[in-house]
Amino acid sequence: MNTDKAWEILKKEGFKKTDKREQILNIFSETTKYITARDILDIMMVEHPGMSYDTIYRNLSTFVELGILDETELTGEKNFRMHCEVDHHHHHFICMSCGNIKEIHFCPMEMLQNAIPAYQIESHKFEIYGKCPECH
Amino acid sequence: MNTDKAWEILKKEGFKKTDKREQILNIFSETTKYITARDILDIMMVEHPGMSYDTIYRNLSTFVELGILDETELTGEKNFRMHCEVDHHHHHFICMSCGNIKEIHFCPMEMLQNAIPAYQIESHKFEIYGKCPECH
DNA sequence: TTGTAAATCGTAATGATTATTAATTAGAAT
DNA sequence: ATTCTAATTAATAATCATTACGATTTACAA
Repeated sequence: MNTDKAWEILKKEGFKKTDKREQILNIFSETTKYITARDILDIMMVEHPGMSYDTIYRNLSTFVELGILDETELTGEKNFRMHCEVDHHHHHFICMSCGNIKEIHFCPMEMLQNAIPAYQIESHKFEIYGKCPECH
Repeated sequence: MNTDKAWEILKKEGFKKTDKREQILNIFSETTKYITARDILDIMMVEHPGMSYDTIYRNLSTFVELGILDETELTGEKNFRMHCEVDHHHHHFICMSCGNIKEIHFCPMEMLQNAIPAYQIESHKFEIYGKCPECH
């Protein structure tokens, strides 16, 4: 996976190309897992000991707003994952041991299109948690 | 809604009947919303100014473990809701304005029973977010 | 090359949650 | 009813993720 789509979005929205952003995006492009802000920090600290918390969190939230990253809450922490390369809506099985994910190409909202017309639906979450074949 | 079922569970598991637990359960029995630990604190502080954070959090987590409360993360905070009176599995539409919920009597897992046999499923989450008829 | 808004650094603040220890209390046993 | 004991609570303080802020640096357009 590469980061072209992400840069395309960033450029279009007027964000600058910086080392830190590049590294963060590279980390995401090299994994299929959901990872935490802390994970990013740990990895980046190796090359940039003077890394600022602010830089990580600010960029992660920018990326989420722009649809570059997916965000979810697992065990009390926010977890992120590359999303912008995705070209079709889907959900995830998330392994609680290793963090790996499996895409689930089924969306329950299809079944509920007209089930609650009086309610204004803004978003939804469908996630399955457990252990992947390698972990159990 | 009453709290009998909750006390039944607590007693069976050897937990004692205390004022604080009773008040917490009463608060939940009187609302259908998901509320935060902070909400509970604010309400209880009126009658018990010397209320301890610990008491709230410890009891909430006990209640969740025993299946008395439902827990979910909304806007970065844990939210809780009475669950033990529920006699059938279901999901929720949650109003992001007023916090009220609507039960959704449809579970996507039924469709996925045998979809990913190699994966050990431990739990799942399906929630719909938006605005209820009163709020939009 | 230079000007300027954007981004980052370094650090501190915040806010929710968890931990600690001493005092209190519910419920069982006497 | 009284005593005993383990569970529970109070009153902090600590922790952890996240956010905020002033000072400095940097990307990039003119």
